[in-house]
Amino acid sequence: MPEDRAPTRIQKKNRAAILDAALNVFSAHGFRGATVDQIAAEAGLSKPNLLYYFPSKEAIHTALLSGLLDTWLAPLHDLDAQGDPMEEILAYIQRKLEMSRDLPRESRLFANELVQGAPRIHDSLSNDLKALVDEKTAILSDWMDQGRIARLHPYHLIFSIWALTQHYADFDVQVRAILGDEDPYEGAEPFVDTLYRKLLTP
Amino acid sequence: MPEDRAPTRIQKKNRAAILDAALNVFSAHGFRGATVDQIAAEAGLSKPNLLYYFPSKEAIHTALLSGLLDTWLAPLHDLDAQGDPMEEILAYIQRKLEMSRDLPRESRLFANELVQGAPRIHDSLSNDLKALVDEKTAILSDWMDQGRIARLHPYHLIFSIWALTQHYADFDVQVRAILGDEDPYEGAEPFVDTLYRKLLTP
DNA sequence: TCTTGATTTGACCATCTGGTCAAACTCACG
DNA sequence: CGTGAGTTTGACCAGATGGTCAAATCAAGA
Repeated sequence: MPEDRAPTRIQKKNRAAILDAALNVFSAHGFRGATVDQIAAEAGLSKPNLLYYFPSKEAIHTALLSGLLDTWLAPLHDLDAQGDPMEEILAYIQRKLEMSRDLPRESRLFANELVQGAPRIHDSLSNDLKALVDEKTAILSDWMDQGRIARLHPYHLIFSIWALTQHYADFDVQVRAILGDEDPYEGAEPFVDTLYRKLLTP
Repeated sequence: MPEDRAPTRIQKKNRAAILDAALNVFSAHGFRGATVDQIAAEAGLSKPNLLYYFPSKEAIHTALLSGLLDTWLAPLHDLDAQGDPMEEILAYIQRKLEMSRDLPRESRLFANELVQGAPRIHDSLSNDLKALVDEKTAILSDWMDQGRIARLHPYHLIFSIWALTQHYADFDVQVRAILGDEDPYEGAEPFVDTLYRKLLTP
């Protein structure tokens, strides 16, 4: 496939269909558990046709992960040092919870990768992710120094937010097995709000 | 292999070696990502020899999961209605955190299974797990009714404990990518302790 | 319309993988 | 020892899977 020319109408459509199908399949079965045939079928293409757009299974996976990393980190990016600390953090948590609800496939894609040792995104973690987290924990530390929120280990505060919010997407089956018909997010939202309000109040 | 007779010395040794090797491999690569050859090699056996002890890859996985489920739920089982609420809950959290630290392979084994929709343990979730959680949330609700701990959604309280504690085992790579040399559990322990103390104080 | 590059496909291949089997070997016990 | 049950293995198989390729089909601009 010509890489240098501007993408044609068909290229755009098929590339998008492949990535969407791949997101379905990779997030549900992990990298190894996904098959190219399955992705191709879900995208409405034959396997050789799919491999006309991406050189390999690995390439699809990589394209997905790097394409979604920004989306995934956007909520933290928006945490604003100028805003009110409690409002900023609660809004961040709110956004993360919404992402869990609205983009569960993305959450599980990353979860699959991380739980297996992140063989394909190890670098992004130690570089991009670490840099962003360092930047934002510095803000949290400032707020703590100023006595505007309770003093806590800022890294673990971030971890707790990730753990709590992504749990609902990543372990959805377990949550639903226990809650039955109840909508997980209806209870989760006030719960995490209360939790962090209590935790962060100095 | 003779199933009915009492297991010989060799059977005990090899079955144990296989299950240990399988725990390594399944927890690191998921069911589909694990190969029988890999498990056999790690157990120090040839593939046909391994299949002399377990009829199939699936059987090893099932044996592992059901054998470990009790271990995994033991900390919650120990939550005692007669004890002091705050102490009981904090002790439960402590036990869960220790399990994350000491049995990360087991945590990741379950995480792998859950994130992919728990195709092989769906029943255990809706039966055993749900029953246990229902029993223990009833205790939590009583404590809340008596005003001994803050009123919260009891299911989400449990979820939050699972999420927070298992996060350190399941997403170990991510945690370490951010913390660098710092021991995750050194910071995690006081953090979760503070968190739940603040959250549960009425 | 015609041409050329873009797109699609059927047939094919090499490798991996779960699993089988008969034959060989080893161990415990009378 | 000897013997029968328990254990191990090399050779093998069928199906799945990632990937290739030449040929056929299609789309759009000149």
